[in-house]
Amino acid sequence: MYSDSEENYLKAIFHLERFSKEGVSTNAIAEQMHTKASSVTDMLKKLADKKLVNYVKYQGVTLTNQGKKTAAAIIRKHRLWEVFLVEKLDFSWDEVHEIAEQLEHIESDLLIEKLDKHLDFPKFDPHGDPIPSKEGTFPQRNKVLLSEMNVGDSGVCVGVKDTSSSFLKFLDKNKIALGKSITVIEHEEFDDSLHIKVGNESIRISNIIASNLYLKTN
Amino acid sequence: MYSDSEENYLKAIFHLERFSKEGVSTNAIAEQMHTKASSVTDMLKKLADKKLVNYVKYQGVTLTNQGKKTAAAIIRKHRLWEVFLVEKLDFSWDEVHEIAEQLEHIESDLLIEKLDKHLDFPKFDPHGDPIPSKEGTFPQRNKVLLSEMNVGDSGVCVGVKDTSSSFLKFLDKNKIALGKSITVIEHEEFDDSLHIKVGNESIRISNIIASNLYLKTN
DNA sequence: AAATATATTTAGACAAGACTAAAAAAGTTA
DNA sequence: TAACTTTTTTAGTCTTGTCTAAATATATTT
Repeated sequence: MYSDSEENYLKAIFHLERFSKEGVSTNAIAEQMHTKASSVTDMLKKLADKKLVNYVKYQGVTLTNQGKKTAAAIIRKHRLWEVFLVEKLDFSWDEVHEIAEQLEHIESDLLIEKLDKHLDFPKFDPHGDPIPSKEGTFPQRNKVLLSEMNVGDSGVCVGVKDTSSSFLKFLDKNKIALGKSITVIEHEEFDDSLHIKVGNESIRISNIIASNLYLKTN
Repeated sequence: MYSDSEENYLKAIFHLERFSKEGVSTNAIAEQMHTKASSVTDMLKKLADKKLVNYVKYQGVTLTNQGKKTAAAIIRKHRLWEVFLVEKLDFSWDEVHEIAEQLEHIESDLLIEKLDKHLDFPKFDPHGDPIPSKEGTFPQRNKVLLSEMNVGDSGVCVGVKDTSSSFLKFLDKNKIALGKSITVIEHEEFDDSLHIKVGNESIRISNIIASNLYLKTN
């Protein structure tokens, strides 16, 4: 249907659209894709011809409904494969992204349906990110950054903002994982670091760390 | 490492090499790949530059050791994915080929090791074809075509020669599957059709069918 | 508003992989 | 061996996706 490259552009635009109120800029896409602005312009014209984006010269782009639907389908595949790699093949959560980048382009609706079933219809991937439904809707969860919680509050770890390998390895080392219960014991005014309880152990973490961890509070 | 296209050519040459004593002809490859002879010539030059094939103008090609190793690795991936699709995702054996054609190009040694382990190190794929080891060696099994067995002989179905969807569906319909025990009851001289026992039922099959079914006899 | 800086697009090029049409080599037949 | 047929290669073109360099549009300063 669409080439790997086209799919990657759609995915990039989809992610960038959440942060910009306006259309997504050519340069932003170029940076995200590690490519040149001129290449982006070329591709935007192609995507516009295929009715996947609304493109006006010099004004940036937005995804059309068709574009959004397609992007969601790719993200769905990516995240389902990540669940598979972690749950079934025993990968750790920092190893799966690159492989899922390849697997997300495999074309077979039946395959994804069967994979979804095999994994028992997961709603969130190993990093806590929502897996869109077949129809393209994202499951919501009221989550809050650990850095924004008050002393005494507690919650369950449901996601990370930064998914870099180094951050995920840090979490592993400190026994922080999805599903773990966390309570804020103390807040250090000076540098906004936190003293928290994870399971039965208590540790101190910097504000940087706390700003990249999502907890479910209710 | 190598492009999808290069990998597909290597695979095609590998399969064709088993039937021709000489080098594989350009036309044979073109037919196998559903492409034109001129495209094949172009690619053979590229593969020769990369030391994957021995190519002499007008003389056809053979794979180098490096080429054989690479081809075996791709076949290994293809067949492991086929096992996964059938065993874990509940596909039937006639549905898996096209999807495995895509999955075989995913690049990650670790992925294949973990998949192999997850599947409990299978030695044969759902069609009974051998899965090469990481080192590129193919497990052997002494198998014989059903059409070459004598009345009274029996064996266990271990593979098919024709893997077309229509043939596999025919087998399903007649309850013939890998692992099933088959005994030759009667041989019809006139058209070489057979009367056989499959499990507890007995059926008649044409010589065409019998010439595409492998049994393990020992 | 003019000058400058930044962002974006255009023009032209390249590599991979495919194709068509024509030329050349190899194989076959008379 | 000459004539014909088939196979293979060459030459030139096309598409996709990328790039650099140059041109143009937009944004920011002064």
